[in-house]
Parts: sequence; structure tokens; C-alpha cells
Amino acid sequence: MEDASRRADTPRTDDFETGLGAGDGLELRVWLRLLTCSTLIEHGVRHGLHRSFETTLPRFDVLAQLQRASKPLSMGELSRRLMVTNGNITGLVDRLKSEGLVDRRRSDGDRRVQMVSLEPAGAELFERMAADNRRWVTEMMAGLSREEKESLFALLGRLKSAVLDAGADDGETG
Amino acid sequence: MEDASRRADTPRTDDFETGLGAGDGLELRVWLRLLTCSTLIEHGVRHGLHRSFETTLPRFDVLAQLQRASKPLSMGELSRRLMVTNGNITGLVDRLKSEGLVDRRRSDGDRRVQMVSLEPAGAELFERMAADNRRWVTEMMAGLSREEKESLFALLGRLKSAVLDAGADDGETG
DNA sequence: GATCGTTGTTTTAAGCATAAAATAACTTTA
DNA sequence: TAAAGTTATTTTATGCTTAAAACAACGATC
Repeated sequence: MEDASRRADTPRTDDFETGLGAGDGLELRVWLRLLTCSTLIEHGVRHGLHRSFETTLPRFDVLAQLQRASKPLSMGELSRRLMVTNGNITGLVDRLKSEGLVDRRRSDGDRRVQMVSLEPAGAELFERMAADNRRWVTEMMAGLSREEKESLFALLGRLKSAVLDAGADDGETG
Repeated sequence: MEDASRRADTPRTDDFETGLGAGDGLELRVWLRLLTCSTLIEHGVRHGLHRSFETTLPRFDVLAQLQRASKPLSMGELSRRLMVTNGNITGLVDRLKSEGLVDRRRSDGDRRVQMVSLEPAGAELFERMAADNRRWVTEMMAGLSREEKESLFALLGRLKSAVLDAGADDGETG
């Protein structure tokens, strides 16, 4: 009954929907299901990156942002794009630099700013990881029709706007 | 232009869609948007838990699982339901126990098993947190109509099934 | 051109998370 | 019942993440 090829201690990804039940609010049910989907896909990607490239999702994300920007980005810009705190980026870029995948140098104009750029080795590695990543994600969504994916994409766009709008005036609602 | 009430170092949650652009595969675009939504909502909830209860999302999740199960759960069961590794649960339950929110005792039947149960203080705290949590999530989704939320819920159910199906025979695809 | 507020980054302390190995108890099988 | 295999949990090493404080450089104002 158990899959013997499963690596020891890898969490099972069963059909649990962490939290509450069918009697609860629709919003909560959407959120919990969204989180489940996100976690499942994230596990797949992280597992693949670890197995195939001995690297991690945050590292991949930094390289992806630099590749997509096709120009050096400051630490703060990376922090905003990855939606993580500033201090996080420091260690992440430290490690990527020590691996020769990115470079970091102080900006000429503003000496507070550190500009991070993609090294050739980083760009080359990213291309290979991105190809596999696309394949993994595509395979995970193979059970959905094109129409379903398009609807989902549109609705998630609506959700994103709604959450951003709700957060625009945060501070007094909590 | 900047919101002065923002706490120092809290990441801005701008409209970036981490990763790739419009020319890329639909599956990747769905995944990146899904991740953005998940991250945005998670930030909201975590921020609220921190501000209002001085606690964290993983702690809240453990209490939620115990409340929902309405019976003691083993460490392994918690690990599966939260979709995190076993070792993670050990420290999490340690901390919750030291705060008097849960109890942990060895099972009579199987002495390998640790059963974790909700203490009265934990149940009481959870009720208060759950009420606020529901409110935060509802507010974040206030911009969506009931139909949109129902469609989203259904499509996420389809996605969840698809990912679980794709993962059932993993191992040779990556 | 000193001071004041702001912005960009790093540091600190604590907690969360993983993968892999270790430990311990159970089950099967011979 | 001893050995072999399995299952539940913890431990170990490392890395990610946050919040908050500290630091450093910029910009404006007096």
C-alpha cells in the first residue's frame, strides 16, 4: 500500500484540506483549498530542484527574477519582487554569490545600494532549471483542460486584485 | 507616496508576478499567479496572528487540526495533515506544549506513538484566533462575488485532484 | 553645512522547514 | 524467539524566514 520508492520522511501529500469543514464560510474554504494547491505544487517543484539540481526554490526564484528583469536588480527590488523581507535577501544572495551564480556590487550613484546581477554560470543554470520547472508544472496540471486553466488564471487575477485592494488600506482592520 | 504606517522591513506586496511573462506557458502563468495569491493571503493572516495574538501560522495550523479532529492526533498524523516533515512537528509541538496549549503523551497501545491533544487553554485561544482569521480572509476576498468564489473553489478542487493524480506515480517524471 | 527624517541594507534572535540519519518499538518470518 | 524488515519519532545539519533593531548613506531644510 505504501509507495516503497518514497524517500524517507517526505511528507505524504494526501487529500487533507487543512483546517475547517464544509459548514464553514466560503472564503475560508477557498483559502484552504488555495493553500493546499499551492503547497502541493510547491512540493513538486522543490523536490525536483533538489533532486535534479541540488538547489532550492528560493535560489531558483532569485535567478528567475534576475533573468526576467534582464538587468541588475538592487537588494530591495529583489525583496519586493520575491515578497520576502530584506534580511532574507542578504543571506540568499550571499550564498548565490559564493556559488558563482550572481555578482553583487555597490551602486555608483547611491552607495547604500547593492546591485545584483546574473553571472553567466547563473544564467546557464537557470535556463536548464526553468525548462525542467516548466515541464514539472505542466505535468502537474495535465488533468485540467485549457478552458479550466484559462478560467482559473482569470479568477486568480480577480482574487489577486481583490486582496491587493483590501490590503491597500490595511492597519485598522486587524 | 509611501505608506508611513507600514512596519519597518515588512515586504511590500506589489503587483509583481514572480517569474515569467505573458509569452510563457499557461500552466506556468497559473502557477505563478496561484503562488502570488497564496503568498498575499498568507502574509495577511500571519501578520494578523502576530499582531493580535503574538503567535505564528504554523502554531495556529496545529491547533486548527486538533480542533477539527476533535480527538488527539499522533505526531505523524499532524505531519501528514499539515503537509510538513516529521521533524518539524517535534519542535512545533514542543513549543505549544511549553505554552500549555497542547498536551503530548505516549500512546498506550503503541509505545512509539505520541498522541497530541488540545488543552483547554489551547481550545480557547484557537476559538478566538479562528474568529479573527475568518474575518481577515473574508475581508481579503470582499472584492469577489459569490459566483466567483464558488467557481474558484470548484476549479481549485479540479486542480487539487489533477496534482494529486499526477503525483500518484511520481518518481520517473523528474 | 549641521541636523532631521528617510531610505537601503545588514544584523540579530528566534522560529520554521527540509533531508537524511539515528533511535526505538512494532511486525513478520523463519 | 531471534533476525529482518517496517513504522513512528527524534536528532542533526543546514538553510529559509520573519520582525525588529542597528547602521550607513542620502535628501531636504534651516
